[in-house]
Amino acid sequence: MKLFTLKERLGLKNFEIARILENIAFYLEMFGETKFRIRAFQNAAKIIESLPEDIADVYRRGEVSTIPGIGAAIAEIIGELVETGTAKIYQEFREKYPVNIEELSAVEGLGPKRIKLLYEKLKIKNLEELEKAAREHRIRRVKTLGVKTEKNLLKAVEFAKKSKDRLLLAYADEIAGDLVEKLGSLSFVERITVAGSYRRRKETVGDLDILVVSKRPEAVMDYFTSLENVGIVLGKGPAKSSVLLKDGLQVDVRVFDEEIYGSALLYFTGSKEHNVKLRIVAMEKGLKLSEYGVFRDDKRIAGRTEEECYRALGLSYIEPELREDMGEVEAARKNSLPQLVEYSDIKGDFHVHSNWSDGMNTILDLAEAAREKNYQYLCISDHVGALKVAGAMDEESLRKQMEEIDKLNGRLDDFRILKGAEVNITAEGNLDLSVGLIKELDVVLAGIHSGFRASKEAITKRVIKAMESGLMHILVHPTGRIINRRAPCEIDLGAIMDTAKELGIALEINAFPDRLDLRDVQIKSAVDKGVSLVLGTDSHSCNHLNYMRFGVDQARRGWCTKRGLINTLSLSELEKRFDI
DNA sequence: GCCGTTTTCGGCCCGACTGTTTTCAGTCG
Repeated sequence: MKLFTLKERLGLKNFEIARILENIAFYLEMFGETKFRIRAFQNAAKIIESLPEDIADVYRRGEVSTIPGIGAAIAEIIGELVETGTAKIYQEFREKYPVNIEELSAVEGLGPKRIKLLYEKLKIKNLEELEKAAREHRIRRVKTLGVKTEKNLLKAVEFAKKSKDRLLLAYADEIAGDLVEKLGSLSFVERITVAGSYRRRKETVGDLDILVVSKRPEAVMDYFTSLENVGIVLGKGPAKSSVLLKDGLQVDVRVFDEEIYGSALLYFTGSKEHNVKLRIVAMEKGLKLSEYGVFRDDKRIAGRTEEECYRALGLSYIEPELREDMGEVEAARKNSLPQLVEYSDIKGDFHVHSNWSDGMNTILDLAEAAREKNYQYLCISDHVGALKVAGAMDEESLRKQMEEIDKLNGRLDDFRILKGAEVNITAEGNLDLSVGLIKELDVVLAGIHSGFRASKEAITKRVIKAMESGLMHILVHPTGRIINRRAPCEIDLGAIMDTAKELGIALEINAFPDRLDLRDVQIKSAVDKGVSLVLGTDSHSCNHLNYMRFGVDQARRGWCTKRGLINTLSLSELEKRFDI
């Protein structure tokens, strides 16, 4: 018996529609379309992805084609996607070339032309078949490819394989938010929390574990397993149900009694290593810990809340972000856990691109969006120099931009737009901007944007040379990694951190969801060394400013306190510190 | 495919790097 008729449907999210548009662009590229038509689709994907509201809502108002960058043709495709979940043009492409684009294009060195070539010559459709062909030395025999290419592809496959199963936290956040809203709105759901690595705010998640308190578990499960975006129901019972969503993400829902919700949360939040450590602590005290509570003999002495469980074990409360067995249990025993930075401590963003380079919004738009977040300052850091692909400005437009910022600052009360720039560190370790101009900037961000495959010694030397120029304040995306796409470059972070500390240079925690660079353990080591850190969203639109949350999550995972993070300085403190 | 104070055609961001086909295509950012 079905208990509900689902009125509210979980349609495609913006990022999913954006992904399909990107895939269409990819197919167009395979078939040698003009780069302008391709770019139109890519551009549309980018716009949808950073749209502040659901594209489905825009569609229902009939306003999709009024969005700048989206014309009649793409608006129609978006309409199809909203209505049916797919589009004719996309289906036709997929029938003609049934290749797993997302899987194959995630392999470094594989683009549209080679994917087409490999399908036509070797019928390679996915990662597995690619790996097999490479191991059997069939790729080197394809004309235009060779031994070296085959070897590089094999190496890239290894990396792609490791990362293909985990979803970026930012995407998981949207899906989880939706599920929590739907399930949480049921009258008989008393409490709901997403546990697991999601709750620990890990940069990627493998699945979602949702914990619910309800007196009507069957009704919860009926509703959950019949949601529109459920693909396969893997299992369904009153205590636990498990599904695969249509996009492949596994979601488990478990229902518990209120009395043991805390211990269940503790158990299912993990990490496994943290839990093992806790059970050892329990044993030492003659207690037993499980998802059903903390027990002395057979009597439950804690379980309703996590705080109660930790207290029973003689520990202070440990924030989920710290539960990785990196010393947090020992610190909790000594009551010496760090007071982690909070999102509300953040007073500004340092890494923001405007439409002066490759960003989508004006400086004023961005400043207003930042003020709405109660920020006191915003550093505009557009690309400059030779990085022409990223719409880098020449020195003349940088000068003009600085004048524009002066003008805007004259109009803004209690808020300051900082004059920054994202300067490229050249292969020789120089900053790609004239010294005179660099000195006029309030904040100089610098980082490497090419040559990631050079040796560890070379890259480290190059970056340290740039740092020693005395001209830069912040080293951006220090390892250059892109989650699920590009491995971090080889760089001696220990040496970089020592130099940063000595010269008072801050290391960025890039908060863009697929960068999160530095990563958690690296942040912790910077915190231990007393190196200054700074959060930058790498925003390319107003909406991206929201990525600050993920940066704060990451900082917290790295044991970062308010004191260690430059973004927590007030405007006046910041002006003093940067002497601006 | 999108856009328009040069407005319904004709322009739209491109340089570096790599490996291979030795003169350039494909990929990346």
